Amino acid sequence: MAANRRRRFGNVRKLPSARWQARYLGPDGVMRTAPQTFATERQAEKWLTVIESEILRGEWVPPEAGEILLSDYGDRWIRERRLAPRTRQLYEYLFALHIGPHLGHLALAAIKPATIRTWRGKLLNGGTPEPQAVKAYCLLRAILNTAVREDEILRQNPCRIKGYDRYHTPERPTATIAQVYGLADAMPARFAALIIVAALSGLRWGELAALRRCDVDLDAATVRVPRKLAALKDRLEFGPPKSAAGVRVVALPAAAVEALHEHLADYVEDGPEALIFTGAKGAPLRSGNFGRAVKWTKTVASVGLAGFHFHDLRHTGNTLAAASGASTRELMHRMGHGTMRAALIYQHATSERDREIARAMDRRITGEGRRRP
DNA sequence: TAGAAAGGAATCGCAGATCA
DNA sequence: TGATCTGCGATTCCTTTCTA
Repeated sequence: MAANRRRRFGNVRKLPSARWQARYLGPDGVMRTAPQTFATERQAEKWLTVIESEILRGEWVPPEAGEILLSDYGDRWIRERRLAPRTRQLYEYLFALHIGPHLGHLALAAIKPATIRTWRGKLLNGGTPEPQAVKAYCLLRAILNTAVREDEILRQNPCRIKGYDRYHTPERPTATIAQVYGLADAMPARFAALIIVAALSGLRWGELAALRRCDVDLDAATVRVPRKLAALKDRLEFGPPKSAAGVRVVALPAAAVEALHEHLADYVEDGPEALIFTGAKGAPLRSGNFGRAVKWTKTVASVGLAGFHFHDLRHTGNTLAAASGASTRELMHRMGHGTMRAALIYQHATSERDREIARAMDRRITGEGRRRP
Protein backbone atom coordinates (compact mmCIF):
# COMPACT_ATOMS: atom_id res chain seq x y z
CA MET A 1 0.00 0.00 0.00
CA ALA A 2 1.66 3.26 -1.15
CA ALA A 3 1.68 6.20 1.29
CA ASN A 4 1.02 8.67 -1.52
CA ARG A 5 -1.21 7.46 -4.34
CA ARG A 6 -2.16 9.06 -7.64
CA ARG A 7 -5.87 9.05 -8.46
CA ARG A 8 -7.98 10.20 -11.41
CA PHE A 9 -9.29 13.07 -9.23
CA GLY A 10 -7.32 14.48 -6.30
CA ASN A 11 -4.93 12.48 -4.22
CA VAL A 12 -4.63 10.98 -0.79
CA ARG A 13 -1.55 10.44 1.31
CA LYS A 14 -0.62 8.93 4.64
CA LEU A 15 0.65 11.44 7.16
CA PRO A 16 3.42 10.68 9.68
CA SER A 17 0.64 10.51 12.26
CA ALA A 18 -0.73 7.51 10.35
CA ARG A 19 -3.92 9.38 9.42
CA TRP A 20 -4.93 10.04 5.81
CA GLN A 21 -5.17 13.41 4.08
CA ALA A 22 -7.16 14.19 0.91
CA ARG A 23 -6.38 17.02 -1.51
CA TYR A 24 -7.84 18.12 -4.81
CA LEU A 25 -7.47 20.81 -7.47
CA GLY A 26 -10.63 22.92 -7.57
CA PRO A 27 -12.25 24.24 -10.78
CA ASP A 28 -10.72 27.61 -9.88
CA GLY A 29 -7.23 26.14 -10.14
CA VAL A 30 -6.56 26.27 -6.41
CA MET A 31 -5.27 23.17 -4.62
CA ARG A 32 -7.35 22.53 -1.49
CA THR A 33 -6.89 20.19 1.42
CA ALA A 34 -9.77 18.45 3.15
CA PRO A 35 -10.76 20.29 6.33
CA GLN A 36 -10.16 17.13 8.35
CA THR A 37 -7.95 14.05 8.15
CA PHE A 38 -9.29 10.51 7.89
CA ALA A 39 -8.63 7.34 9.81
CA THR A 40 -8.48 5.20 6.67
CA GLU A 41 -7.49 5.64 3.05
CA ARG A 42 -10.97 4.49 2.02
CA GLN A 43 -12.63 7.33 3.96
CA ALA A 44 -10.36 9.94 2.34
CA GLU A 45 -11.17 8.56 -1.10
CA LYS A 46 -14.89 8.61 -0.38
CA TRP A 47 -14.62 12.27 0.57
CA LEU A 48 -12.86 13.03 -2.72
CA THR A 49 -15.62 11.22 -4.61
CA VAL A 50 -18.24 13.48 -3.01
CA ILE A 51 -16.27 16.60 -3.93
CA GLU A 52 -15.77 15.38 -7.50
CA SER A 53 -19.48 14.74 -7.87
CA GLU A 54 -20.27 18.25 -6.61
CA ILE A 55 -17.92 19.69 -9.22
CA LEU A 56 -19.46 17.57 -11.99
CA ARG A 57 -23.00 18.65 -10.99
CA GLY A 58 -21.92 22.30 -10.91
CA GLU A 59 -22.77 22.50 -7.23
CA TRP A 60 -19.27 22.96 -5.89
CA VAL A 61 -18.54 26.29 -4.17
CA PRO A 62 -15.23 27.37 -2.68
CA PRO A 63 -15.43 26.34 0.98
CA GLU A 64 -14.13 29.73 2.11
CA ALA A 65 -16.93 31.56 0.24
CA GLY A 66 -19.56 30.45 2.72
CA GLU A 67 -17.50 32.00 5.51
CA ILE A 68 -18.55 35.53 4.50
CA LEU A 69 -20.62 37.07 7.26
CA LEU A 70 -24.23 37.85 6.46
CA SER A 71 -23.82 41.36 7.88
CA ASP A 72 -21.05 42.11 5.37
CA TYR A 73 -22.73 40.39 2.44
CA GLY A 74 -26.15 41.94 3.12
CA ASP A 75 -24.70 45.37 3.57
CA ARG A 76 -22.83 45.09 0.27
CA TRP A 77 -25.90 43.66 -1.47
CA ILE A 78 -28.04 46.64 -0.51
CA ARG A 79 -25.27 49.12 -1.34
CA GLU A 80 -24.38 47.69 -4.75
CA ARG A 81 -27.86 46.77 -5.93
CA ARG A 82 -29.53 49.23 -8.33
CA LEU A 83 -32.42 50.25 -6.10
CA ALA A 84 -34.65 53.29 -6.06
CA PRO A 85 -33.80 55.52 -3.09
CA ARG A 86 -37.08 54.70 -1.43
CA THR A 87 -36.58 50.95 -1.81
CA ARG A 88 -32.99 51.19 -0.58
CA GLN A 89 -34.27 53.07 2.45
CA LEU A 90 -36.80 50.32 3.10
CA TYR A 91 -34.24 47.49 2.74
CA GLU A 92 -31.72 49.23 4.98
CA TYR A 93 -34.39 49.61 7.59
CA LEU A 94 -35.47 45.96 7.39
CA PHE A 95 -31.91 44.66 7.47
CA ALA A 96 -30.82 46.88 10.34
CA LEU A 97 -33.85 46.15 12.47
CA HIS A 98 -34.79 42.54 11.79
CA ILE A 99 -31.95 40.69 10.04
CA GLY A 100 -28.58 42.09 11.10
CA PRO A 101 -29.05 41.92 14.89
CA HIS A 102 -30.18 38.26 14.76
CA LEU A 103 -28.25 36.68 11.88
CA GLY A 104 -25.58 39.22 10.90
CA HIS A 105 -22.83 37.46 12.86
CA LEU A 106 -23.38 34.16 11.01
CA ALA A 107 -21.39 33.00 8.01
CA LEU A 108 -23.58 32.49 4.93
CA ALA A 109 -22.90 28.75 4.90
CA ALA A 110 -23.95 28.48 8.55
CA ILE A 111 -27.47 29.68 7.83
CA LYS A 112 -29.75 26.67 7.51
CA PRO A 113 -33.54 26.37 7.19
CA ALA A 114 -33.65 25.59 10.91
CA THR A 115 -31.82 28.89 11.57
CA ILE A 116 -34.46 30.69 9.54
CA ARG A 117 -37.30 29.01 11.45
CA THR A 118 -35.76 29.97 14.79
CA TRP A 119 -35.14 33.52 13.62
CA ARG A 120 -38.71 33.98 12.43
CA GLY A 121 -40.01 32.59 15.69
CA LYS A 122 -37.88 35.06 17.63
CA LEU A 123 -39.14 37.95 15.52
CA LEU A 124 -42.79 37.05 15.99
CA ASN A 125 -42.44 36.25 19.68
CA GLY A 126 -40.57 39.52 20.16
CA GLY A 127 -43.58 41.46 18.94
CA THR A 128 -42.56 42.03 15.32
CA PRO A 129 -45.78 42.29 13.29
CA GLU A 130 -46.16 39.42 10.83
CA PRO A 131 -46.03 41.64 7.70
CA GLN A 132 -42.67 43.00 8.90
CA ALA A 133 -41.35 39.50 9.52
CA VAL A 134 -42.50 38.46 6.05
CA LYS A 135 -40.82 41.48 4.45
CA ALA A 136 -37.59 40.74 6.29
CA TYR A 137 -37.75 37.09 5.20
CA CYS A 138 -38.34 38.11 1.57
CA LEU A 139 -35.40 40.50 1.69
CA LEU A 140 -33.12 37.84 3.19
CA ARG A 141 -34.28 35.38 0.54
CA ALA A 142 -33.45 37.89 -2.20
CA ILE A 143 -29.99 38.49 -0.73
CA LEU A 144 -29.24 34.77 -0.41
CA ASN A 145 -30.63 34.12 -3.89
CA THR A 146 -27.87 36.37 -5.20
CA ALA A 147 -25.36 34.34 -3.20
CA VAL A 148 -26.68 31.15 -4.84
CA ARG A 149 -27.45 32.20 -8.41
CA GLU A 150 -25.11 35.07 -9.20
CA ASP A 151 -22.14 34.83 -6.84
CA GLU A 152 -22.31 31.03 -6.57
CA ILE A 153 -21.01 31.00 -3.03
CA LEU A 154 -23.90 29.01 -1.60
CA ARG A 155 -25.30 25.75 -2.87
CA GLN A 156 -28.87 26.27 -1.70
CA ASN A 157 -30.93 29.10 -0.33
CA PRO A 158 -32.01 28.29 3.24
CA CYS A 159 -34.98 30.65 2.76
CA ARG A 160 -37.18 28.09 1.07
CA ILE A 161 -39.77 27.53 3.77
CA LYS A 162 -43.31 27.26 2.53
CA GLY A 163 -45.66 29.98 3.72
CA TYR A 164 -43.02 32.23 5.25
CA ASP A 165 -43.31 34.74 2.40
CA ARG A 166 -47.03 35.41 2.81
CA TYR A 167 -49.32 37.00 5.30
CA HIS A 168 -52.97 37.72 5.49
CA THR A 169 -53.87 41.28 4.54
CA PRO A 170 -57.14 42.31 6.11
CA GLU A 171 -59.57 43.76 3.63
CA ARG A 172 -59.74 47.56 3.75
CA PRO A 173 -63.04 49.11 4.77
CA THR A 174 -65.29 51.00 2.39
CA ALA A 175 -67.65 53.82 3.23
CA THR A 176 -71.30 54.12 2.41
CA ILE A 177 -72.52 57.04 0.31
CA ALA A 178 -73.99 58.62 3.44
CA GLN A 179 -70.60 58.27 5.18
CA VAL A 180 -68.76 59.79 2.21
CA TYR A 181 -71.03 62.84 2.32
CA GLY A 182 -70.84 62.91 6.11
CA LEU A 183 -67.04 62.95 5.84
CA ALA A 184 -67.15 65.67 3.17
CA ASP A 185 -69.38 67.77 5.42
CA ALA A 186 -67.05 67.29 8.38
CA MET A 187 -64.08 68.53 6.35
CA PRO A 188 -63.08 72.16 5.97
CA ALA A 189 -65.19 73.38 3.03
CA ARG A 190 -62.27 73.57 0.59
CA PHE A 191 -61.66 69.81 0.95
CA ALA A 192 -65.27 68.63 0.67
CA ALA A 193 -65.08 68.23 -3.11
CA LEU A 194 -61.80 66.35 -2.78
CA ILE A 195 -63.51 63.70 -0.64
CA ILE A 196 -66.46 63.35 -3.01
CA VAL A 197 -64.34 63.23 -6.16
CA ALA A 198 -61.92 60.77 -4.55
CA ALA A 199 -64.76 58.44 -3.60
CA LEU A 200 -66.63 58.68 -6.90
CA SER A 201 -63.70 58.64 -9.32
CA GLY A 202 -61.36 56.15 -7.67
CA LEU A 203 -58.36 58.37 -8.41
CA ARG A 204 -55.20 57.95 -6.33
CA TRP A 205 -54.07 60.64 -3.91
CA GLY A 206 -51.16 61.70 -6.10
CA GLU A 207 -53.43 61.86 -9.16
CA LEU A 208 -55.96 64.07 -7.36
CA ALA A 209 -53.25 66.37 -6.04
CA ALA A 210 -51.91 66.81 -9.60
CA LEU A 211 -55.26 67.62 -11.26
CA ARG A 212 -55.43 70.94 -13.12
CA ARG A 213 -58.36 72.92 -14.50
CA CYS A 214 -57.53 71.76 -18.01
CA ASP A 215 -57.98 68.13 -16.94
CA VAL A 216 -61.60 68.57 -15.90
CA ASP A 217 -64.40 68.75 -18.47
CA LEU A 218 -67.60 69.50 -16.56
CA ASP A 219 -69.73 69.47 -19.73
CA ALA A 220 -68.56 66.01 -20.68
CA ALA A 221 -68.49 64.98 -17.00
CA THR A 222 -64.99 63.56 -17.29
CA VAL A 223 -61.66 64.00 -15.66
CA ARG A 224 -58.39 63.31 -17.45
CA VAL A 225 -55.55 61.76 -15.47
CA PRO A 226 -52.34 62.64 -17.32
CA ARG A 227 -49.98 62.97 -14.34
CA LYS A 228 -49.41 62.40 -10.65
CA LEU A 229 -47.80 64.48 -7.95
CA ALA A 230 -45.11 62.57 -6.08
CA ALA A 231 -43.65 63.69 -2.77
CA LEU A 232 -39.95 62.82 -3.04
CA LYS A 233 -37.45 63.15 -0.22
CA ASP A 234 -36.37 66.64 -1.16
CA ARG A 235 -39.10 67.98 -3.43
CA LEU A 236 -42.52 67.56 -5.00
CA GLU A 237 -42.48 66.30 -8.55
CA PHE A 238 -45.17 66.14 -11.22
CA GLY A 239 -44.76 63.09 -13.41
CA PRO A 240 -46.72 60.54 -15.39
CA PRO A 241 -48.93 58.13 -13.42
CA LYS A 242 -47.41 54.92 -12.17
CA SER A 243 -47.97 53.12 -15.46
CA ALA A 244 -49.15 53.86 -18.97
CA ALA A 245 -52.56 52.49 -18.01
CA GLY A 246 -52.74 55.13 -15.31
CA VAL A 247 -53.12 57.78 -18.01
CA ARG A 248 -56.87 57.67 -18.57
CA VAL A 249 -60.14 59.57 -18.80
CA VAL A 250 -62.64 58.75 -16.08
CA ALA A 251 -66.34 59.59 -16.35
CA LEU A 252 -67.72 61.29 -13.26
CA PRO A 253 -71.13 60.80 -11.68
CA ALA A 254 -73.23 63.98 -11.63
CA ALA A 255 -72.70 64.23 -7.87
CA ALA A 256 -68.97 64.62 -8.41
CA VAL A 257 -69.50 67.12 -11.23
CA GLU A 258 -71.73 69.18 -8.96
CA ALA A 259 -69.13 69.18 -6.18
CA LEU A 260 -66.37 70.08 -8.62
CA HIS A 261 -68.46 72.88 -10.12
CA GLU A 262 -68.81 74.61 -6.76
CA HIS A 263 -65.19 73.89 -5.84
CA LEU A 264 -63.82 75.39 -9.07
CA ALA A 265 -65.81 78.59 -8.51
CA ASP A 266 -64.79 78.97 -4.86
CA TYR A 267 -61.26 77.66 -4.47
CA VAL A 268 -59.47 77.30 -7.80
CA GLU A 269 -57.50 80.04 -9.49
CA ASP A 270 -58.19 81.03 -13.08
CA GLY A 271 -56.18 79.57 -15.90
CA PRO A 272 -55.99 76.06 -17.37
CA GLU A 273 -52.86 75.14 -15.38
CA ALA A 274 -54.35 76.01 -11.97
CA LEU A 275 -54.27 73.06 -9.55
CA ILE A 276 -57.74 71.87 -8.56
CA PHE A 277 -56.96 70.76 -5.02
CA THR A 278 -54.52 72.85 -2.98
CA GLY A 279 -53.83 73.81 0.60
CA ALA A 280 -55.35 76.89 2.19
CA LYS A 281 -52.57 79.06 0.76
CA GLY A 282 -52.65 77.58 -2.67
CA ALA A 283 -49.69 75.21 -2.26
CA PRO A 284 -49.85 71.70 -3.76
CA LEU A 285 -51.41 69.12 -1.46
CA ARG A 286 -49.16 66.83 0.57
CA SER A 287 -50.61 63.91 2.44
CA GLY A 288 -48.97 64.93 5.70
CA ASN A 289 -50.24 68.52 5.61
CA PHE A 290 -53.68 67.44 4.49
CA GLY A 291 -54.02 64.96 7.33
CA ARG A 292 -53.07 67.57 9.87
CA ALA A 293 -55.14 70.34 8.32
CA VAL A 294 -58.33 68.30 8.42
CA LYS A 295 -57.47 66.36 11.61
CA TRP A 296 -58.08 63.22 9.58
CA THR A 297 -58.01 60.64 12.37
CA LYS A 298 -60.50 62.49 14.54
CA THR A 299 -62.68 63.54 11.63
CA VAL A 300 -63.11 60.06 10.15
CA ALA A 301 -63.88 58.70 13.62
CA SER A 302 -66.53 61.39 14.10
CA VAL A 303 -68.47 60.04 11.11
CA GLY A 304 -68.17 56.42 12.19
CA LEU A 305 -65.15 55.56 10.04
CA ALA A 306 -62.45 55.10 12.67
CA GLY A 307 -59.30 53.70 11.06
CA PHE A 308 -60.44 54.76 7.60
CA HIS A 309 -57.59 55.87 5.27
CA PHE A 310 -57.80 58.38 2.46
CA HIS A 311 -56.83 55.57 0.10
CA ASP A 312 -59.95 53.69 1.25
CA LEU A 313 -62.00 56.27 -0.67
CA ARG A 314 -60.49 54.72 -3.80
CA HIS A 315 -61.72 51.31 -2.68
CA THR A 316 -65.09 52.86 -1.94
CA GLY A 317 -65.29 54.17 -5.50
CA ASN A 318 -64.27 50.81 -6.86
CA THR A 319 -66.87 49.00 -4.78
CA LEU A 320 -69.55 51.47 -5.81
CA ALA A 321 -68.68 51.07 -9.48
CA ALA A 322 -68.71 47.29 -9.10
CA ALA A 323 -72.09 47.41 -7.41
CA SER A 324 -73.27 49.59 -10.30
CA GLY A 325 -72.56 46.81 -12.76
CA ALA A 326 -69.00 47.48 -13.92
CA SER A 327 -67.08 44.46 -15.12
CA THR A 328 -63.57 43.70 -13.89
CA ARG A 329 -62.13 45.12 -17.08
CA GLU A 330 -64.15 48.31 -16.71
CA LEU A 331 -63.12 48.63 -13.10
CA MET A 332 -59.49 48.30 -14.10
CA HIS A 333 -59.94 51.14 -16.54
CA ARG A 334 -61.49 53.41 -13.91
CA MET A 335 -58.80 52.50 -11.41
CA GLY A 336 -55.96 52.89 -13.88
CA HIS A 337 -54.61 49.39 -13.35
CA GLY A 338 -51.83 48.18 -15.55
CA THR A 339 -52.81 44.93 -17.17
CA MET A 340 -55.61 46.21 -19.33
CA ARG A 341 -54.10 46.32 -22.80
CA ALA A 342 -57.28 45.14 -24.49
CA ALA A 343 -59.28 47.88 -22.81
CA LEU A 344 -57.00 50.51 -24.26
CA ILE A 345 -57.49 49.04 -27.73
CA TYR A 346 -61.24 49.43 -27.30
CA GLN A 347 -60.94 52.80 -25.67
CA HIS A 348 -63.99 54.34 -27.33
CA ALA A 349 -66.28 51.53 -26.30
CA THR A 350 -64.85 51.64 -22.80
CA SER A 351 -65.46 55.40 -22.54
CA GLU A 352 -69.09 54.96 -23.48
CA ARG A 353 -69.49 52.14 -21.03
CA ASP A 354 -67.66 54.17 -18.37
CA ARG A 355 -70.25 56.92 -18.80
CA GLU A 356 -72.98 54.33 -18.25
CA ILE A 357 -71.25 53.21 -15.06
CA ALA A 358 -71.13 56.82 -13.85
CA ARG A 359 -74.89 57.16 -14.51
CA ALA A 360 -75.57 53.91 -12.66
CA MET A 361 -73.48 55.19 -9.75
CA ASP A 362 -75.64 58.33 -9.74
CA ARG A 363 -78.82 56.27 -9.54
CA ARG A 364 -77.34 54.34 -6.66
CA ILE A 365 -76.23 57.52 -4.87
CA THR A 366 -79.72 59.00 -5.18
CA GLY A 367 -81.24 55.70 -4.07
CA GLU A 368 -79.07 55.51 -0.95
CA GLY A 369 -80.52 58.73 0.42
CA ARG A 370 -77.85 61.20 -0.54
CA ARG A 371 -77.73 64.25 1.62
CA ARG A 372 -75.70 67.23 0.61
CA PRO A 373 -75.70 70.84 1.75
C1' DT B 1 -45.21 34.10 -8.75
C1' DA B 2 -41.03 36.27 -6.85
C1' DG B 3 -38.71 40.22 -6.68
C1' DA B 4 -38.58 45.02 -7.10
C1' DA B 5 -40.32 49.52 -6.91
C1' DA B 6 -43.42 53.02 -5.82
C1' DG B 7 -47.36 55.04 -3.37
C1' DG B 8 -49.56 56.25 0.83
C1' DA B 9 -50.34 56.85 6.12
C1' DA B 10 -48.84 58.71 10.13
C1' DT B 11 -45.96 61.45 12.82
C1' DC B 12 -42.42 64.68 14.23
C1' DG B 13 -39.56 68.86 14.24
C1' DC B 14 -38.30 73.25 12.33
C1' DA B 15 -39.07 77.77 10.51
C1' DG B 16 -41.69 81.52 8.95
C1' DA B 17 -46.19 83.86 8.84
C1' DT B 18 -50.09 85.50 11.15
C1' DC B 19 -52.83 87.20 14.73
C1' DA B 20 -54.49 88.67 19.27
C1' DT C 1 -44.36 89.43 22.01
C1' DG C 2 -46.00 84.98 22.59
C1' DA C 3 -49.26 81.64 20.83
C1' DT C 4 -50.90 79.42 16.98
C1' DC C 5 -51.09 78.08 12.30
C1' DT C 6 -49.12 76.47 8.13
C1' DG C 7 -45.71 74.81 4.87
C1' DC C 8 -42.15 71.85 4.40
C1' DG C 9 -38.73 68.10 5.02
C1' DA C 10 -37.66 63.80 7.04
C1' DT C 11 -38.57 59.32 8.75
C1' DT C 12 -40.78 54.96 9.67
C1' DC C 13 -44.00 51.75 8.56
C1' DC C 14 -47.29 49.57 5.58
C1' DT C 15 -49.74 48.56 1.09
C1' DT C 16 -50.18 48.29 -3.75
C1' DT C 17 -48.62 47.65 -8.27
C1' DC C 18 -45.53 46.42 -11.93
C1' DT C 19 -42.27 43.43 -14.41
C1' DA C 20 -39.68 39.50 -15.76
